Amino acid sequence: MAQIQVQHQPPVTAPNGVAANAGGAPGQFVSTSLYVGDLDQNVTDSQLYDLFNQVGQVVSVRVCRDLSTRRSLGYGYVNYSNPQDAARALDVLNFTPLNNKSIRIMYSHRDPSIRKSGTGNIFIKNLDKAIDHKALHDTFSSFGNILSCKIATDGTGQSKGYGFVQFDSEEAAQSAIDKLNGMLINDKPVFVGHFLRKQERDGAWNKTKFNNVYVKNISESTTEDDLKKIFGEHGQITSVVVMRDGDGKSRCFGFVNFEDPDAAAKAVDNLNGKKFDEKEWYVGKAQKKYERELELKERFEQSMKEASDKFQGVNLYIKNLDDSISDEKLKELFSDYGTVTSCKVMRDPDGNSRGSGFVAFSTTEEASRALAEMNGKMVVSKPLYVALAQRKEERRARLQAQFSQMRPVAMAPSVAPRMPVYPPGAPGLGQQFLYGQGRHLHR
DNA sequence: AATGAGCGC
Repeated sequence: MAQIQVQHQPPVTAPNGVAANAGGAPGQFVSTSLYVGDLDQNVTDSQLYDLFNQVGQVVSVRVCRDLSTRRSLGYGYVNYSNPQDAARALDVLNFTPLNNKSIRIMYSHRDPSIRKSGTGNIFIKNLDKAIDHKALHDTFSSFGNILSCKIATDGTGQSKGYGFVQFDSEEAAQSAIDKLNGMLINDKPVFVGHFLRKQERDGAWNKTKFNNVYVKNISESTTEDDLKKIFGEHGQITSVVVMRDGDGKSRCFGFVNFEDPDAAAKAVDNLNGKKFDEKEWYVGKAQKKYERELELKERFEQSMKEASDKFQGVNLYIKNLDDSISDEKLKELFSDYGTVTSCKVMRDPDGNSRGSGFVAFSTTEEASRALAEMNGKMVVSKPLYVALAQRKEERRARLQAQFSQMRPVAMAPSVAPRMPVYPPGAPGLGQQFLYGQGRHLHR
């Protein structure tokens, strides 16, 4: 069972702090430092210590936490005094439940390049639900050294019937795929293949055959006949169109339909990126309208996420702003504390200040100093409110939490009237407020 | 049907 060779000489420490691979089997790793992942939120340092100290001499443990919130990041480290104990712990304690959740142990590897590369990573599906992490590990360990392995589970720990094994080499992964794909395990034929990210799978999907080709960035003078001539070299064309506006002016894109999908693919390969009349053509598979919308939406959401990641910790939310404060004035107010990279007063459609805005700094240090110094400061007529800007989801989560706090107060009668009915002279706004919230919660 | 997470003092 133990696959990690025992070291008889002291480990040689590499410059990065990880013990060098002195004498281990090829690709195997000799170290005293373990990474422990998939930790339940509430697992503590002492729980880690108590568990891991049972199988060897633990030097130190830690559950990693967010610096400001102290929330567990769901992983930690255990350091042993010798590599044999670390190897034994990995072998014996991997997948032990802690707070009812299986922990996943790996050697600590600070260099993220192996993880990021995804080399040797495989995906297994159609697994019998009775197969657990350990069984998966045992089944696949004969093909090579496993760095990490797990079964996808639901909240209760029940298998979802698929899982992942990361080997330390591509060869091991390939031989596992060759030997096990399609084999029966517990009477079920399992799928075993390389792990693919979503977009890589989409890429494979996009390689499905197509006849219709989209061409854009053509010059305004390019005609159907020009397209026919250029695209026609790659195969039989069934239709060509250059899209035009009401006046017949080219919109500089068009479609070419081929009889044979292989010809369409060849045309894309050969013509995409080529220059005609100084214009670099984009030539690709024509998308259905919904496909294009989906792609644009995904791209938009991606860039929004990147933008909000970029602002994480450097963007301040300001409210209680005097109406006279402009973007420029706001920037001026905050530029004492650092480099203001963007600045905006929120306005209604008529251009009136909404009394709130955002100021972004180039570093989190500047932002937190500005927050500390400017929050509550009198500006023109009133004290500023300054806080770290929240991302949309965070704000939604917070508001939701507030709503649920209010629920006991806002509770509607067990049989709620369809519409709020106000007795004459009743404080209508209060009623409306309460029912409005109740409805929102049950949306 | 299903394609994770992820490295410190």
